[in-house]
Amino acid sequence: MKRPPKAPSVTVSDVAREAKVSKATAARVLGGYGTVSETVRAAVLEAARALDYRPNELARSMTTGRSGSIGVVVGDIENPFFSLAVRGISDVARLSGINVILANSGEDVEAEKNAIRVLLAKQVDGLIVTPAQSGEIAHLKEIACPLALLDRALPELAVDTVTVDDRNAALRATRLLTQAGHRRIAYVTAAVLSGEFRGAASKINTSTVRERILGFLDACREAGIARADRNIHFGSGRSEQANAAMQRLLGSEDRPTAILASDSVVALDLFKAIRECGLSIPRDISLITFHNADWTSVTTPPITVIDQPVYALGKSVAELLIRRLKGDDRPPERIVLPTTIIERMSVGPSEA
Amino acid sequence: MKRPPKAPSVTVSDVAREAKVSKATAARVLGGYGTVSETVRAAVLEAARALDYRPNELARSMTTGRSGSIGVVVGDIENPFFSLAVRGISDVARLSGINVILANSGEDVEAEKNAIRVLLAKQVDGLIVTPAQSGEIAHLKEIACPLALLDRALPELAVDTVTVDDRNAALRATRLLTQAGHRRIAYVTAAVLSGEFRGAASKINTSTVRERILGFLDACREAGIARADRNIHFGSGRSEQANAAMQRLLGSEDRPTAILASDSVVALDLFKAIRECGLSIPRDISLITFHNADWTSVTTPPITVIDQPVYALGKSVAELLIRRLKGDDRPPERIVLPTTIIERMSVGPSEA
DNA sequence: TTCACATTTGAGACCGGTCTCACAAGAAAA
DNA sequence: TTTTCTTGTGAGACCGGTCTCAAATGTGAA
Repeated sequence: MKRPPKAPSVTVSDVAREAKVSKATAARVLGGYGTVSETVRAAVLEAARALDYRPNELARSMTTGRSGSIGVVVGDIENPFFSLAVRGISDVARLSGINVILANSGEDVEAEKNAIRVLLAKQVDGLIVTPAQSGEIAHLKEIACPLALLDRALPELAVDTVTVDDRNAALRATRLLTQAGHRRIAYVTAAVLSGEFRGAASKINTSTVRERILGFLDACREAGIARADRNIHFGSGRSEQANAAMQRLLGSEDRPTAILASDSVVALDLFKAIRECGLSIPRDISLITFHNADWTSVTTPPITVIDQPVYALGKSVAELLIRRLKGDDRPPERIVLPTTIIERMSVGPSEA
Repeated sequence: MKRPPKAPSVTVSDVAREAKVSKATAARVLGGYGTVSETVRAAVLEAARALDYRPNELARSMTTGRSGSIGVVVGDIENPFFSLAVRGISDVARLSGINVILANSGEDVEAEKNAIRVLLAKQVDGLIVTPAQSGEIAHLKEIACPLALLDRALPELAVDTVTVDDRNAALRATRLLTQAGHRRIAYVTAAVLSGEFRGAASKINTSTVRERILGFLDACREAGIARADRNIHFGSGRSEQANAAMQRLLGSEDRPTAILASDSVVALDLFKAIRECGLSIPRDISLITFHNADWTSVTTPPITVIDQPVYALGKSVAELLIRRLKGDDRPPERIVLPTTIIERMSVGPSEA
């Protein structure tokens, strides 16, 4: 591989020579540490200006040990939920003069492990991760730098975490459906489970998924719906078999009369699938989804959503992490942000 | 500021000592360069494994001069257009083992300058930028590392650039409207202009904006529409006065009977505003927008869109940049990707 | 005038890698 | 056997900063 000529950059030594002082003194002025007399300071700054000196952040990081950047690993930047959260993170980071190195896990643990390894090798000062999978968290446990979790808590991991009140949100949303008379309610999520579910919610390690399901089941139990756990559908991401499963779900004789979707991407797919089946919302089927995505307010009918404070979620987790970077050593905090339900027109009475 | 204890990391020297070889030899094995005998290689690898050695990417970058990461400066990751493009970029980058450092300009030149300065200080190997504003590009000209432009070309800047056929796309879209009998057609964009417009499209330095407007004007001229330049509305971002301007536009006596929106965010705002005014699409007003955003296919009526290959846009620009990093020194390439128009139900005959 | 102390400066080690160069040992050629 | 070449290894400079330490200078107190 050919080495690019690499413009010989102006270094501290160059500036020192120009200003006729020692490298150490020039470094003090340029690096903003130690004490320097006013006259010398002015001379060095003048020389730096003349030479168009630009500090090499990498070299600085080498000695200081801190790189001034944090790594963010999200499931999928394409998902508006994550892009908004990332926006929150980077706004806060910028305010503290910290950069964000972004990595996509594609909700795949191996990719996540790899991303973390690379980010760590780049000496990021801290990490914000949205753990892709419930089961494997060994690689998260052995992270040496400050770590904060976004949207998904891991009970076994005592680190700063920001989530929303998933269980309660799911409970309230499901209640909206049971109160409208629905009995066959499906919960659809893109999350994949390692192994069989069989109603053992405690087996799900990813808090977001587990809490929501618990809330869903709470509401079902409240309404006296038996075996509600059978109506929970995992793995509804964007794939062939996920689509097929969705078609099967909607096409079956005893199809649900109401659906609670775990994110707006799944919900959009559901919305389209429902329409393709010739079904009507809310007449034939009611729909509620997590995340107040753009599109949910402009469909016909507009969709009732659980409005998560996504930007605030990103903002808070970044604030927590940065506080930690500054030396805060309080015990890990688990912030739970409240959600609100925005009732629109996608919930109707059960026809059954 | 308190210095975190900083776990003493395992270095090449540590591994060398453990394996009873010189630092140079250990480095050869660990760095994958030079020639080493099989026995020694095995010993070093074993020692590295035992000590759990992790390379320090920063130190490596120091000497090699390359950091293995590229900087990406976009207007707003929250905009689905950009998040999808970023997805394209990072997918390609990952394949080449390159990281992406993301920065948001918020479409503000000063923020853009700052972001570029910081990324350069971090020694990124290359930059992908979506220039925020037309006028100021001095800071782009003086960038020493490879630079590639995404979505927006700058004629004065001879660098790799990937755009879409904006002019032709706007022409075809506008034609769809003129052919439906529309005469009062508005073009609405979030871009802000430095100074007055007055029909002098050549004054607009950002290619995307200029080309689209030229295409729009072409079609209007073709249809014999006079003073079409009066119907071009700048600055329709998300702000109080932008909303007010939108209301004024839709509320006026001689409101347009058709609108071409320059991006899906603007279009969504327009869609909502139109509905709030009690107008109906396409009966009272026709709408076409750039970018086949999620929501455009699920509204009632679904929106006719100019489908840009956004993911490919990001993919291509990343490929171009990475090729350049590998030493390619062909003259800068300007790739123009074709768009297609997806006709849905938002264009109707003019009532006038 | 002399001593203690604070302030400013320079010399050089250091961070954790890469890489050049010299040299030793063994193989092939003469 | 001697010469030449190849291959593997070690010593140490280097990248561009930070930071420790000691020396030099200046200041106020004794």
